[in-house]
Amino acid sequence: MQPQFRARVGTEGLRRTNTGAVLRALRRLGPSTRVELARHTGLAKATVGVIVADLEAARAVAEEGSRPGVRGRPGRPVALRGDRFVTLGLELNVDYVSAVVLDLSGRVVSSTSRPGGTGDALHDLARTALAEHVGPESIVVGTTLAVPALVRGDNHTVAWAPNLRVDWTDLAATLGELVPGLEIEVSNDANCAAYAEAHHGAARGAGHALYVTGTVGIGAGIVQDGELVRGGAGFAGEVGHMPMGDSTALCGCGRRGCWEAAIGLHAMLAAVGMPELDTPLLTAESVAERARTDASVRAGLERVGVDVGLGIAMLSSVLDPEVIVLGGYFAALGDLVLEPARRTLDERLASDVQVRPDVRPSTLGIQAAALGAAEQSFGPVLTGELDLTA
Amino acid sequence: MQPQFRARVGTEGLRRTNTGAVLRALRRLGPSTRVELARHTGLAKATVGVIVADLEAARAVAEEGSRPGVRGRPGRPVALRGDRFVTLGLELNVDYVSAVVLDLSGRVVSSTSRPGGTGDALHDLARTALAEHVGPESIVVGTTLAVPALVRGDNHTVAWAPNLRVDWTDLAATLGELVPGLEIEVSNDANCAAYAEAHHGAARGAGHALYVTGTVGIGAGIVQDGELVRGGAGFAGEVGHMPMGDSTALCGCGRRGCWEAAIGLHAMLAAVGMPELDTPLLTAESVAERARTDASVRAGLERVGVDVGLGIAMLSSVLDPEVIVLGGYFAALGDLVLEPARRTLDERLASDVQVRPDVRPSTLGIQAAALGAAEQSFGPVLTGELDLTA
DNA sequence: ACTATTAAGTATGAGTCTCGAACTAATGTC
DNA sequence: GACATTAGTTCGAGACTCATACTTAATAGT
Repeated sequence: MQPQFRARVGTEGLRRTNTGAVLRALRRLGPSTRVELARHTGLAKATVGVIVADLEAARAVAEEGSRPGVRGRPGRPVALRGDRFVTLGLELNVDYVSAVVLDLSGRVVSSTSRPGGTGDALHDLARTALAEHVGPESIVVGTTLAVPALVRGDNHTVAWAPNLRVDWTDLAATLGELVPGLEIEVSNDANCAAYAEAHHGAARGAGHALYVTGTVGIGAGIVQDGELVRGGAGFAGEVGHMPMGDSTALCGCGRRGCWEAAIGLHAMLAAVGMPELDTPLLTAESVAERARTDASVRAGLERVGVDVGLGIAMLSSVLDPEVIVLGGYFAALGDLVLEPARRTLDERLASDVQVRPDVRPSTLGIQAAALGAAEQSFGPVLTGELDLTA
Repeated sequence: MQPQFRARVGTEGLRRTNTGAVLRALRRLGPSTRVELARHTGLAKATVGVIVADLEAARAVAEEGSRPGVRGRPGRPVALRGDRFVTLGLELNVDYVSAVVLDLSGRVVSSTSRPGGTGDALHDLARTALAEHVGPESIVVGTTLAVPALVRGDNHTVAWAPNLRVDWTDLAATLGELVPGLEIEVSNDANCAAYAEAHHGAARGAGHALYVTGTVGIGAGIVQDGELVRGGAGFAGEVGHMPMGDSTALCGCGRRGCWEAAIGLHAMLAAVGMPELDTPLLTAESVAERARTDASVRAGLERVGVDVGLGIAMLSSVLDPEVIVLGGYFAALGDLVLEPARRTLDERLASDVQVRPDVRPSTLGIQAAALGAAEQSFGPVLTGELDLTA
């Protein structure tokens, strides 16, 4: 039987927890002296000294040149090293695949993507990324695959993927062979993107963030206190078909009033009277281009932006995020959509004291999901679940 | 400087964590032998033995009569004791106050409420409850006050309470005197009620639950993995004024389309063509009574129920709860509202694989918030933050 | 140039904790 | 009545954190 009420087993477990706290502090603060780490973690100086020594031996951290200038013995800052532990984040989407190699220091070592949404293309991309950017000294400590699908809370089984015809167990097995001895985790793409924006992108520094992405469908990810809200079955954030009253348009799902039917890519194109191009991104760029000269296009985007604002107002009432990040075609169209959205959000927020969430465009673009997947794979390391010094 | 990256300080901290795990296991499993506790917590038999002995000395647990019948030496079950550690949960609402005394074993020792929503009435009620139901041997380890207001994430400051004219710092000080040496925490009433339903009421056993209560306003509380989702400022769950498209009715807040304007008590009364009585509960009962004979009242409730269903469909898409608990007047009207709500929810849920949340009426009624407040006060004990054995 | 001062980092030894193995205890089974 | 089985305790080993005292390396002042 699995333990259900997680005790921290043994004093080694204690050490792992504390090591995780030190790693998290280094991730957040950047290079820090032992004393600084002790202050921020609450540990004793001596303890931090031992932990840092262990991490140094494991090549997870390294000392930097000391920073003189102040009175007293100068501290010797310790920094996370990037050349030893990395994670691999992958995304399989409808019309593209991408791969990100992230190192322990939080640096993106490699970030590539390629058109064509097949398992083979992804496998190829991942293998290339590993071969070119992960040296023989480096260890891949986790791999996560982001997919536009409903993924169960177990982080493995795909419950529903209407837009992808893939044999998931087969794909997971194939990809798993790339990194021997490591089980691949699967995660929802919007959740991954939200995680990426919260830790590396537009919502960096905010503990509570909401991410909404617009392509043909609408997806969302919720970050509370730095962690993803998954829901009972793992399906939280499926906002595309939530009923929005102001729209009575027919949705692809056969119902009326879905948010997607008001602000999805097709609805946006209908509003501006333009055709769909090869990819959502290209389409959005052409719309942005035309909006510069065509007032009717701007008016159409204005209407879409209002509906975006209504939706995020609703989500804000429920979730109270500090930052809302808009990705997908919303980011490509920028203030053309964001401005009316902000205005509507302001009008609709519940009370005067409620803090207006900051509405920002995604800064990570197409790599968001893969980067978030990679960052998620560092989770066990930063919580101390996985021991780097072993 | 406060430690920010919570390390588990010292081996005593380890013990506290593990003690918390044992207490949680006992809370969930009921009386258990040491071996059972070891299995469920993952700790060694010997360790559990020591922890249980400590708890016994602190009078937090006691041995029960052994359960024979099986082969081998029979185990000696240990159970949480109720006569030593208790918490006090209070609620100050617009038209009533209530107080709940909860003991460590999870039993409600006392539960009282009284009409009239003033600080004095609450103070009086709390003092009586303490005097009559908390013996001299008992220790109050926490007190939480639930209020219909926006409460900041610090659990102390009231940011906005449109319906109550109260000097909050004064009230907290006055109530604080009832239990010397203990700081009183403040929390939102819907959040407290949600917490109560998740741990004691209709959503017991579900890690992920959503609670929606209907009186004049609409409030909600979100429980994820047994814990409340608070949002960036602590204002999550303020769903009353989220824009719901199907309604164009004017809301008290001056906007159109608020959920409250469609399903709040006043909207419901308008739909059935009946007057408001003294309290929401009395009003709801009279409506339920009339519905038995009057088809037009049933039709009105049907319409309200559909709007309830639309809203919880939206929330379900976002949050993916296992159970949705409806409180306030919804619970009083039962299936008259819940049935159309369930039907609408079924129609509107995003995908076929998505698990339908179970929609249930509140089982705790008017005591929900105070009970949840009391349960929240046990939080530090059950996580091991607070040491009972000290 | 030399000393005082300040602050960072390191050794040391005490105190706590958990764990596995061995042991004792209490019951049912044959 | 011997044996098997399971619960709980004892005990020694090992690991960890911590406070204190000490060492080290810089600046400030004279």
